[in-house]
Amino acid sequence: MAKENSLIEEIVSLCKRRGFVFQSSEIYGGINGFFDYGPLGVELRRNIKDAWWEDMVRRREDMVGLDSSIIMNPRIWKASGHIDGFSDPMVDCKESKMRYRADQLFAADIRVEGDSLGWICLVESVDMQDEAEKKAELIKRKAAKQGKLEPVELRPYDELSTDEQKLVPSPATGTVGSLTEPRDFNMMFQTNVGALRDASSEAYLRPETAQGIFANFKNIIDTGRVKVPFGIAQIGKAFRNEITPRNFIFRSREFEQMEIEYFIPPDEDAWPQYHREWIDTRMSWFSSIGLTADFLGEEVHPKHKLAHYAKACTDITFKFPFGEHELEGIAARGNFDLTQHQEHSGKNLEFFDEARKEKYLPHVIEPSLGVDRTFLAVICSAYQIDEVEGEKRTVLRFHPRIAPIKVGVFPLVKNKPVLVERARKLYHRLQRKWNVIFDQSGAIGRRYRRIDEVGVPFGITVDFETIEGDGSITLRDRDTTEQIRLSEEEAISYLEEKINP
RNA sequence: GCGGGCGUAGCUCAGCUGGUAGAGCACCACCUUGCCAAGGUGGAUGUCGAGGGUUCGAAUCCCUUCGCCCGCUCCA
Repeated sequence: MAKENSLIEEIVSLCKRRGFVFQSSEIYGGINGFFDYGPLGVELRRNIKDAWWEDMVRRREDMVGLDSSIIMNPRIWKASGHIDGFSDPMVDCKESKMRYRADQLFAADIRVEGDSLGWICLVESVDMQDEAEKKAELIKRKAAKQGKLEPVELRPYDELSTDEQKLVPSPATGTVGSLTEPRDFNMMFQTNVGALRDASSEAYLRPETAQGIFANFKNIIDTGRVKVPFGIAQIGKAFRNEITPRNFIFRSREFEQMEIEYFIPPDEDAWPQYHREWIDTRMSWFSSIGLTADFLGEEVHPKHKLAHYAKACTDITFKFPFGEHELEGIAARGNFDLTQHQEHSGKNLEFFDEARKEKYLPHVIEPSLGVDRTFLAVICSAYQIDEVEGEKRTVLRFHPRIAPIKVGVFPLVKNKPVLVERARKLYHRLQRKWNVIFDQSGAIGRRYRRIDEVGVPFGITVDFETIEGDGSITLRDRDTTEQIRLSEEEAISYLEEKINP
């Protein structure tokens, strides 16, 4: 465990040192759950997204793209269930560490002829009134109080005044004052649209990109010349006000998703096959961008844990240094979302299937992936410490396709202008194709190590043979550290093949 | 949110019986260097996480706050 902890710390440290990931607002003391991506991070992130878009959208016939807005009509979140599902004020018992929904906690002041004997509190249930009255009797007897018990009037905890709440005992321990004030745990960030800050202007930052796809379903089937089965893909930021952001960029409050809603015929037996296909498609994609196969896993959600509308959900997991966690969720959601939006919007969202000559609401398979989680998994897969000629070396073995920098170009030594000029010329030439760097400072071995640590897959060195001999350069491989001599043209087509498979 | 640990240079950390900051690595410039972290010379770097208090004097003691890590809790 200690060893594993230090691994993630090493990775976090490397991410900062080499400009992959910074804590957001660092000079102001930071802000929990937000991150900034530095010069190398932004390249890596972009390459991951580009690879996904290329493979999932452009190279398929059955996919189209979308980029919907982050703030949408709040009725979308009503329809999707996000407002009702996540807006409950919660109350903690400081003593028992139990957490309750404030509207499910009921309390009453027990009074005998005007004198208060203290409050009781219980969790909502069908027979709570009986229970409350029994408790009241008990309290009266204990207090040895004479007189008539006033009717026990149970009220929800969140409707009590702050002063009253302070008198309420914890339902778990009976201790007065151990309950906290109700706190809102809605995970959606709220904002206001327009100048007025009243209820009518309330809006939310989207907690997922998926609803933007469902909300545009009608637009796309009306204009996109699509036929079921087909998918709509979207990459974009989403925001969740997580109670506890943890594990570096794994769970943050602002994150980016790559989501697909793949619409399929509504037949009851149709979805398992599509679901399986998508799991396989996604799994092999992860391998193709260089995630370590041994770290990848599948986790099937047990039936009783599924949301009521979901038919199945399989997570693709990754063994991070802090444990095995979800990278991507692939859910079979039936037609729940389209049904909801059809009802709430009052618009017909049915698709007319020419082949079947019928209208229906398609069902959907939803592969939903986090960009930042993938980013972290890529780095965890790539991070290695090995030995080169007895020296320890830190190396990021990124797949050439997603490596932030593809090639380092070096003059063998920097005090020979012809070498430097020739190398710089090649650098400018390669720059038109890829993100490459030029480095002339320090011994050549030191420069190789520098690029190893930021995962540059190839190094090209211009040496005396380039100038005086046949013009060939040496191409050095990051992973094997082996070098081969190639002409410039050969080198470029070699790189082409490796970088753009 | 609760409990525990921790915030000093880009990184790793030392200094913490109060006397106004240091090492190694990294970085920059120049010299040297004919292929895997060579060497030399010079250089930049911190309001010691932030705010407040105690004190003649605080990185060091006290309080508050922010952030990070671990556990619990919560959780599409």
